[in-house]
Amino acid sequence: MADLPINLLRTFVVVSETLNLTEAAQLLHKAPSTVSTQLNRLEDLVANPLMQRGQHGVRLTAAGEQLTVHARKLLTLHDQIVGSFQNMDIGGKVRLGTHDQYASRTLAPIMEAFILSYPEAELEVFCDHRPDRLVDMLEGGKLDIALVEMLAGTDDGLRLRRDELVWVSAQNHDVQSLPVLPLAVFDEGCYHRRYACRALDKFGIPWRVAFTSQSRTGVLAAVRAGIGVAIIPLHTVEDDLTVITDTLPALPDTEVTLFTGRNINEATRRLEQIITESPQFARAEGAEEFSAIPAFIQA
Amino acid sequence: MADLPINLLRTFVVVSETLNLTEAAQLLHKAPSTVSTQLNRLEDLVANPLMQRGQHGVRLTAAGEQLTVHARKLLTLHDQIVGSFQNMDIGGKVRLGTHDQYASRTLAPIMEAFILSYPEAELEVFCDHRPDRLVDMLEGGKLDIALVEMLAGTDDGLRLRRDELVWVSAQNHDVQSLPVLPLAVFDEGCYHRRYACRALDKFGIPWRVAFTSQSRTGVLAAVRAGIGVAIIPLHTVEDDLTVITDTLPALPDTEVTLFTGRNINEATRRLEQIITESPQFARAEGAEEFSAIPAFIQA
DNA sequence: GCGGCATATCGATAAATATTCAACTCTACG
DNA sequence: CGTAGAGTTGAATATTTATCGATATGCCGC
Repeated sequence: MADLPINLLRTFVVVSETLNLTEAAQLLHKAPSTVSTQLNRLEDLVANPLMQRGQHGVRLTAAGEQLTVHARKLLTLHDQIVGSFQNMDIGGKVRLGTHDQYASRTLAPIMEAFILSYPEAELEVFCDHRPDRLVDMLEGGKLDIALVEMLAGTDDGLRLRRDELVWVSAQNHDVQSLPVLPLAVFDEGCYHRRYACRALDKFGIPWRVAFTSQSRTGVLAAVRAGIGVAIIPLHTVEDDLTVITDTLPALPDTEVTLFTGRNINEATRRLEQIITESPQFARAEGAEEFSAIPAFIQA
Repeated sequence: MADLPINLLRTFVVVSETLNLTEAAQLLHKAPSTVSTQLNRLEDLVANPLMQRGQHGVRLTAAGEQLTVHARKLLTLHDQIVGSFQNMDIGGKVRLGTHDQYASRTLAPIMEAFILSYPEAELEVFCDHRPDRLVDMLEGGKLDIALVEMLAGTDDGLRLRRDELVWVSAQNHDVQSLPVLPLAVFDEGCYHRRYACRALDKFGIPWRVAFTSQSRTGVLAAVRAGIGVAIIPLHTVEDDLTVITDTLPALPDTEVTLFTGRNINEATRRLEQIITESPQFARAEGAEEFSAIPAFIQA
């Protein structure tokens, strides 16, 4: 059981991206023969063919596909470890405000990457479901950076992702048959709620607020228990919930927007960078910006 | 930004375990000077001191502590990748039966490790909350291996972990004040339920079944929504639930037991091995068996 | 068939690494 | 004040590695 040198894996991953040794060699600033040799050595080490080499590029074998996936993870982790030592000088508090909708899922890997890469920084997270509140805190200097969900159309901040708002219910919950639509919503300041009620009124659908909570967990628990229907962004729908279409009015789009405070420290700037560059929040416009080349080859 | 060779990290991790170069050298089958040199090189690479060396062993610096944590993760992943290539000959179906209680949390990393290490094996998971059902399926040849939760005291199978059953409620749910205790339980065949009802009767506490479901997710959603209290093993309690003590009768212990079928294939044997050796299910008896030396140094 | 294009192989060189043994330096402790 | 224990350093060696340029070798399209 021999070690797989990091640089061989790096070469392999780049080749698996380009499927072309010559091109990969250029990206890596190596001669094509070097790439070929390293690839052979890697194949020797794992005692399995990784790619079928033809004259016009190469094709991954099944084992090769497997390896790219895992090698990428390994390289990311490795480079984060290395990076963390280079970022030892970047410290200080970073106060992040966000909706718990994102804190629990989308933001988790981002926060993980941040604390790994900047071990000297202290990340603090405040959750609030009211966008105004978060922006106020930011302007009042109580937050350094805020990831806010707001209705599409606002101009301030950096728009990260547009998303559809949808109605959701528990899987076996037949809401059509109810005379009055029960809503599970956030308890105040939630703009979903205002729009939803207005839209329902316009459609002539009777409704009542059956459940309120300050947290997404609470709202969703109510939905799962069949207490009512809720409104959440399409991307945050979880497996065991059902999206209701057609029978309820359409909802406006929502946008995830990143606000940053005025006098932010370097650590905050780095978090901002990680968020904006993360695949979860990669900007929709300019899909070409998604380089086929992962960050870790630039070393 | 240079690569960190795997073997240097391996040496470093072993030293961080022993805190003693000479001892580490023996474990690694190397000369002490080799260990010393490698350690120096690693420190050069990361441009940070990793350990304070004294005459009587060494002590980790803060940066060193950081590194051990991440290096261990890196090594585990690396060794799983390497292992996956050595296990290419181990294929075939593995049918695992378990309670969804374990499938969703405890078992997740185990299943992940398994499919990574044995890419040619096909894992199938069946969830059922009735222990008898799982054992029946195993004996009927419909499962290869089953992780079953049952009352303490049964003799068959391999007992992995003993756990306490506890009552749980939502955080702000004042169950004491209710005249009749509402229960959220599995819908049938659940032995928790039988014991719970008997115990409540003996205590003279009135109760009713307020919610039934076939899945843990369903039961817990009901608890979170304040519909009732449920019974779950202590180790599976999630953050947003409250354990009720004192005011409700004590419950019997439960045991996680591993059953294996008669004619199991090699892949199943390997899964069995991963489960029994996983820290989550490490046997309580014989704590000395926890070697201070992680698996990856035996290479 | 003949340039391109892509990969493979060979030969060669400079550099880095692993590894050991032996000698050296502390420190703590009789 | 010596000595044992623990870590370091240095010299020496065999091995491996990175890397390139030049030279094959094989397919594609023309």
